[in-house]
Amino acid sequence: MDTSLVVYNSLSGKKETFKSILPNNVGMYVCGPTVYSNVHLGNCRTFISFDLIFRYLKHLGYKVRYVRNITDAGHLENDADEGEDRIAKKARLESIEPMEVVQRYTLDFRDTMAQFNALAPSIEPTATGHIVEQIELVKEIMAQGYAYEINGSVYFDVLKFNNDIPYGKLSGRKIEDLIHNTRTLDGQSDKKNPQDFALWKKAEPVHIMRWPSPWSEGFPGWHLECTAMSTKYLGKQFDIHGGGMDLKFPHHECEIAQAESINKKAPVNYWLHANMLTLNGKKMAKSTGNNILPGEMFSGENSIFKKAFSPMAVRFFMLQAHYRSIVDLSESALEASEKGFHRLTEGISKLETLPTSEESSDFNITVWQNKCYAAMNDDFNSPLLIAHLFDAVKYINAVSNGLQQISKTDLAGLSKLMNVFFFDVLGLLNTNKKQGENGNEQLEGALQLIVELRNNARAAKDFQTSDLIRDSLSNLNIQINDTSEGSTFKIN
RNA sequence: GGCAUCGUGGCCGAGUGGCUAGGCAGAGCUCUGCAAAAGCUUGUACAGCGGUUCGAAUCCGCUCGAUGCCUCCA
Repeated sequence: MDTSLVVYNSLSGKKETFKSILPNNVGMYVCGPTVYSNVHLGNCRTFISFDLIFRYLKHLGYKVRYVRNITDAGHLENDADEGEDRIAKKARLESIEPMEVVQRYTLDFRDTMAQFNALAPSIEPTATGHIVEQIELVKEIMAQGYAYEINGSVYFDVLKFNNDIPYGKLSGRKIEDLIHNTRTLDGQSDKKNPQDFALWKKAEPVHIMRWPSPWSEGFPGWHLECTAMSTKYLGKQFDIHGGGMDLKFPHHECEIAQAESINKKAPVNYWLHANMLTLNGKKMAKSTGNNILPGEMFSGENSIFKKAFSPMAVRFFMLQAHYRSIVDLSESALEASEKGFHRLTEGISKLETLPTSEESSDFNITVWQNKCYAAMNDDFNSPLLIAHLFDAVKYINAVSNGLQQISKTDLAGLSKLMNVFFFDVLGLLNTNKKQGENGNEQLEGALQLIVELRNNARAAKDFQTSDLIRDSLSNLNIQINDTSEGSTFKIN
């Protein structure tokens, strides 16, 4: 196994050599979606980023337990919201059961991730399935003296915790700054200090989702579930915790505080944060209308882009940027990626029929392989890996055009590596269907005949007929390709 | 206001103290009845101003600008 994997740890702000707690095993927790509406593309980018990480760790030979939760309990919208959570709100609006909302959007989420060819996590626990664990956690934090109960709700005492263990390590915030900068929210809060956060919240009468607890009938605070579930499935200390950049504060900071208040030690060795996806330069937000759903993207039924983009084109687009940099969705950028992706798949398709020679010309497979691994080992640099794949495609094309040679051994090696990186690591699919690969013999046969008739017309210089056939097929998204070796068709 | 990230050629987007990123677009070419498709060739950019250095786009400082977080959020 290549042990030189380096990852950027948000906790230290530096790239660090990755070393798992248990040899050959990795525990990874990623904050999943809140299933109160359709998953949007920004969410998908985070999960695609961690899918890449999951896939690469597995490829390196690690046995990875990847836990990604489903937040189905709903969280407080804000302190002034009368204890009403978003899932309950939506449910009443639509006059259906909260768990029905949860079920619908959980299925939507899984379906969308499957379209993006993201692997399912090892465990996908739900917040509502771990209420007991969360209540136990609150008890433990209270037993340590870092939480207090007021009117049936329990809050984490940030100031007291900070006296013993520094708070704000991950986000670089200082407690004094928080005190000065926390906005004063309108009354109603029982908190001792505004920076305290809820561990358990007493449910108001309107609140549908509620569970009995020693303090009140209520529901868990929104940072609690991740601590409960990560601890349960990965232990008190585990390797990787991931999530979107926007969760760094306060969510992940609070997770650290919760875990440390009990265990007095850091729960996570490597904090990884995926950056935001913006749309036309701005963060996606439903409230501003600057938002697009994956389904709208794939179908083309949206007011933002003129054309549809396939899941693989979008995945490739995202992987062409590093997971830690902001990437902006725009029509021209997506089109550029779509075309580049096509070039890549064309090259991979050519591998099967590439002619071999005694020896390879100046392309060194071993050197190339090392560059690919070096890219991924450097904090999962997928854009650089993709650049190397394009280099290989250039070589493949040169061999295909008779300008360069490849030996049988090298071709086998190159094919294997291209498959490893393209399919296994990047998680892409070759959607490039060529003649004879469409799985519809009748259609293939009919088109074969049409192409033959067109060739006859061309031979007879009846270009009016041949062009009519070409244009008509083109309107049906069937592409005729005339080459020196004859004509082929391709269904797009 | 505080914290954080970032500013690369027409667009997207990597990277390193001195050696070609890559993709798309554009231009030229090959193929071709024409076109498309496909392939080949082609670009010396790194916000501004100082500083460190033999040498900086890469390190430091300042200025300007962008984005995110600080309130639910991937």
